[in-house]
Amino acid sequence: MGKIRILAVVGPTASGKTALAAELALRFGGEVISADSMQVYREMNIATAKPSAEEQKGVPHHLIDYVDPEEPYNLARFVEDAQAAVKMVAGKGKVPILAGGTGLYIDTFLENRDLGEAGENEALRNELYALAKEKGNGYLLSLLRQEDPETAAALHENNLVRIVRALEVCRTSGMTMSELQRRSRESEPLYDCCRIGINYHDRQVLYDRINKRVDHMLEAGLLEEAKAFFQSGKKTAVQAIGYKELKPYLEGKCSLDEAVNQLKQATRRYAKRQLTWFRRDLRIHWVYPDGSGGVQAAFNEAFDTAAAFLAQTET
RNA sequence: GCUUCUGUAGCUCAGUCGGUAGAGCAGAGGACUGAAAAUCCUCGUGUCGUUGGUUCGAUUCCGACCGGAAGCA
Repeated sequence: MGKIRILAVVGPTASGKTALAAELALRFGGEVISADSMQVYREMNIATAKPSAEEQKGVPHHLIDYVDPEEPYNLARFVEDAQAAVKMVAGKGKVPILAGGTGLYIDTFLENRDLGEAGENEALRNELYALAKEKGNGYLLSLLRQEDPETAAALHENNLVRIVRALEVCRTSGMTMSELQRRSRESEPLYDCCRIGINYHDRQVLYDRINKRVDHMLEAGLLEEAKAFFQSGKKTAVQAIGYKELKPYLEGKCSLDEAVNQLKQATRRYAKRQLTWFRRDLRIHWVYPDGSGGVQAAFNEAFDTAAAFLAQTET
């Protein structure tokens, strides 16, 4: 019995992943499993560019719109849910198509990394942050150096989030972050995956798409969505790009124009970070919608790649 | 038309008492293992508006010209 074969569509925001994933699903009889840390949330529809019914093209989409914004969501939850979704889709004889831009989620899931027993500990985090504020970041890093020198050596003292997490791992699981990571690399992937990435030869083309998409979001009522988001005092999903950038405008602290420019810039920077993440993965087959044949040629290349992968005989 | 100010990195500007220049922003590259749309690191050569002059040497001083701004007529 060979491994389940799945397709993965990755790339920066606004690159066209949603459309490609749906087309692949239609062509190969698949269902889409979203790998997006923000589209999981209900109510956050416009800002997260959640695929509309029309964009879904009748293809079932999983792991979208199923978590309350008040609820925390994290890597472990995603891995668990994605596992179940893949099994369910494959069980129906359909091809699971993982599509999204959250690189950490995608890699952890596809590599089948063992996350260990180091869950989140809110109280400990607060304590550590307080300690950092009192004695400085360097102090916290020196604590980590005593408990996990390997991880400490790789972290900059300004990266408090990571330092705190590494200490949290040490103190809640009894295992260091470096040990945990080493162990997690030993596990075999559960699935056989073909990775297709969308990128643009000309970065500006992608940025233009981002800018335009933000304009469309505003036309679609992003401001109203942002207002509702703040009014209900939701705290969990505040990291989403789209609300926090508009907040200064909603509070009368800047013009709409300035806020929108901030929002576009934040989105562009996010896309750049995503590219940095995905580019190092040499297994990804990249297609370029701004190449000579346009979007159609890029999609055709993706179809060919997927077809060849799915047609492979068991080895 | 006259007077004053101004023209330096994609943008806003600093600076060189004459020895070819540096900040912020924008942008680029990178890291990333239970917050990841988050978090963090690194990166600054450009005809110093054009053209003459003075000088060993001018982006810097002087003149002219061409932009821009303000004021006076």
